[in-house]
Amino acid sequence: MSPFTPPGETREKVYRFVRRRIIEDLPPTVREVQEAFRFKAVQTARQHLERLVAEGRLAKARGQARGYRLPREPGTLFVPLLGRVQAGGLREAIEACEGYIPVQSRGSAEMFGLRVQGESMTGAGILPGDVVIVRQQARAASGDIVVARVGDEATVKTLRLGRNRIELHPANPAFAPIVPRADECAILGKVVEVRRYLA
Amino acid sequence: MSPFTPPGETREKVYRFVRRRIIEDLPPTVREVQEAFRFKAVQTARQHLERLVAEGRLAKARGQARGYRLPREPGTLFVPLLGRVQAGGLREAIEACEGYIPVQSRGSAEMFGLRVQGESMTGAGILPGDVVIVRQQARAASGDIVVARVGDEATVKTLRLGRNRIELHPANPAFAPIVPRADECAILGKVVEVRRYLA
DNA sequence: TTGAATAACAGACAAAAGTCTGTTATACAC
DNA sequence: GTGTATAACAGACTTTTGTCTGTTATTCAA
Repeated sequence: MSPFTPPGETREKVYRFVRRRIIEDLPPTVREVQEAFRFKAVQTARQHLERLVAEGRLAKARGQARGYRLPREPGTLFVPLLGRVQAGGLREAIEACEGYIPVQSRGSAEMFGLRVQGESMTGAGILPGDVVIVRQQARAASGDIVVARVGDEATVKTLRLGRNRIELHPANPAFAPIVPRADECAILGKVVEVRRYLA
Repeated sequence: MSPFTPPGETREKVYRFVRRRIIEDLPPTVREVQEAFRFKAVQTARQHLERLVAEGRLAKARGQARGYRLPREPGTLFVPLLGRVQAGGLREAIEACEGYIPVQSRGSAEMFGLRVQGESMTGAGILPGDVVIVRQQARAASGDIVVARVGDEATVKTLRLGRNRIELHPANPAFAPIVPRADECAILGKVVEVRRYLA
């Protein structure tokens, strides 16, 4: 009454099914796995799932609905995409963000996305309309590409540290470096990723 | 016995809490919302949740554990990141991919990520080491940046359609256009996004 | 043959989670 | 006042979901 399938074959399919569901949507319940594979018994699905956990390919939270997870959190988080940063600071801009974009990140640093305006960084492969992903931090190293607030506007530049002053260098010979007074400038964060959406 | 909070204030917090959970992790259960806000009754959490659904700010699947969702699916999917595409085709490369990266996408097209090698596209702001996100398609329009297989190697170039032939143009004067024979070349897909990881 | 391992099934129980009915209190408009 | 709306609570019921015990069948190795 019970057809025999090669060892591990069904389990592999179960793994792929569960992983897909976890990654794209919502972890499945045991019975959803059962139904997806037309098992006649819940226990069959559970057996496969538990074995996947034992093999370390899945992790689970006991007794919790939809408790199956991927063993290592993929570390994907969503960061707010800002159109522009105006006076006042990030808080307001983040509150009024355009939307959220997925970013892969190991730590739990606060981040945001910012749409780049102007051609001052084309030499570094950052074009107008590109989105930079920024990790919030008030300090950065010389040579880092940073987002800084100068007066009331936010700008993307390469940071150069001089003695007692900071310089913001464009990566485009048509633009001049900015050497702001310390009290009218603040580093908002470091650019950790650049994205360009083409289609 | 029941403190009064301004209308909508708690609901706003509940919304943010639920959205965060949906986006980053796993939709919360009603009781998890209850506990997060120290409500003494499940119904209080449920009331807020149901009202958010009525307002259209949340969607839900009735009677399902962790059934609350965002009204419009954020459409995030994970695409395989390929180190390089060799002979044979994409199938094998995708099977042996380096990992998965999150991509925002409305449709359900098959996509993959590819790490760029060489400097032939620097003029288009695509530098060595950048990752291009590619939507799989066998045809593309003149001017599109595509990933094409020429012989046994995959390459990123701008597509130009001539009469009865295709041309693959680099975006760097130091490189020459490629005009492959039709039988030794195939378009693998169109570049829809460029990413550069800096830190 | 015997035993071990795997795949699958049957039927139930227990806990988790969704749902419901009804109550109290505050604010606000009339 | 009266009525309406919102916020919050109490307690229970129902469904969903996770878990468990036990059984049958097939393959493979000793």
